[in-house]
Amino acid sequence: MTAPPLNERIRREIEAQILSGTWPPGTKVPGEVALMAQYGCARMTVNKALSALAGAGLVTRKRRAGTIVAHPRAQSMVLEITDLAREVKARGQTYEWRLLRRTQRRSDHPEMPGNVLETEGVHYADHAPLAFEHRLISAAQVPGILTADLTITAPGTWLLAHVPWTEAENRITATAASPALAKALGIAPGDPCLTVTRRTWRAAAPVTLVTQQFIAKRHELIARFGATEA
Amino acid sequence: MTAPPLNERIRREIEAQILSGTWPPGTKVPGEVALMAQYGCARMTVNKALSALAGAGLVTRKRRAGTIVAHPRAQSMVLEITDLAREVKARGQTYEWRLLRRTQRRSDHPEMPGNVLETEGVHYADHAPLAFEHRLISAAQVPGILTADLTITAPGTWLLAHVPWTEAENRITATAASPALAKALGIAPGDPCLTVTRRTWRAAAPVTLVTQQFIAKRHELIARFGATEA
DNA sequence: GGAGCAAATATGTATAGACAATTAAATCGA
DNA sequence: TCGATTTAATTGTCTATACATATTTGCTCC
Repeated sequence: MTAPPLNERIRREIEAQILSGTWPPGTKVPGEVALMAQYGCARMTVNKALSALAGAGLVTRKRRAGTIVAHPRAQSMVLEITDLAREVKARGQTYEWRLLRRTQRRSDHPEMPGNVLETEGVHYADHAPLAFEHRLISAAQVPGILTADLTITAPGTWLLAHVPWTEAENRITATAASPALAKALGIAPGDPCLTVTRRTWRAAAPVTLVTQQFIAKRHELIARFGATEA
Repeated sequence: MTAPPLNERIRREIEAQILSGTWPPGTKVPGEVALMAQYGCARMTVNKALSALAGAGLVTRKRRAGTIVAHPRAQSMVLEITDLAREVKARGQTYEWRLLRRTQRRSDHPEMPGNVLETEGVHYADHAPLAFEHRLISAAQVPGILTADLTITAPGTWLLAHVPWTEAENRITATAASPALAKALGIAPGDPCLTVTRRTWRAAAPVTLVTQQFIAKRHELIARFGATEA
């Protein structure tokens, strides 16, 4: 392994002090001039290391006050929700999508007003139903969706490949399967479902609003977070 | 408003091009020397702006090849799960915690072996049950927990205030309430529950393993993500 | 045509110095 | 003693330059 650059090395050594608990929250980190002397380098190099730590939220920097170890953040977790098709394939299962409904209409939904494409369908993993999906897509924001073939490619997969999103919100809760949903998924009415409602924006304009109802037994969301940053 | 520093301004202008879709994924971003001429500044200033964008994942940089707009990332969302006590209070409700069980024992749980403190209890919001919690805490990692008064302060709240964590993993799924759980929460057996299992580590050593089962009707997780970064 | 090598290009890292901005702490005044 | 002012410590930003390093491109020589 090649030697890491100096700024990286400095960053890691300070990070190690923090993560090991040797420097608990509130501890004052040596100033730039001190570190500069310790490592025998220019101040910019130290600055880069400390700025990176500040960017990662591990320390707080203030002029004159110096650099101090940040207090534990409110728990903030990175929840990776990849495209369902990709996720299923990554687990080594076959993926299928079956489009049940496709309607273009005017929506009066408060979050997605105007001309929308509405789709409903079921995601399958290894030929067994995994989730039911209901989706509204803004035709104004995503005109290309009107001519896309959604019988083979799920709308979410298509969108992920074609439309960059800038902001999103997930709401996650548990519901009991309604009779209609139970029929579509082949489960018993009342069975627990993990329901994810996701709204996605692109530069403040809503792009899509989707509700996915997963068969709880076959799916769980996993959210990982490392304070060490990516 | 005071003028932002130049490197910030450069970063934002490029970011705007990307987020607006003017520069779709794969577009080559002007090189450092070009931007340096355009803004009339030193290369280090441009470098700082581009490095920040690379750190945020908006662009990919490679020597000789240049800087290109990154393809849409796998959807990665920030899920903020604050301390339950704090969250309930933030909603303007009263918060209570009732400890049902507290046992110190040896655990053979694969994820939390050794000497642990095991707790069970119920979180209340406005005097109504909100969630049932089962928790294992490593006595080796958190010796202070053995003498903490957990009848008033929930273990999670105590841990958040005393133990910095470095890594965490959440598993979220939906379950049907078992008869025992239903009794503890005052709901009907079979009612849907949002189940969150969280493991927390500190420098690779497991700290706590907790399972919280929320009454679905009274709780949902909300995950927000902005590509514009915080 | 293909393999290998050289050169050009773009980013990565680092230096040394300068001045600006912020703010904690010390000093001074009423 | 309290409040206002000055001082000084510390980080923030920027410049101009230098060399390192990776990688594409194109050239040369079989």
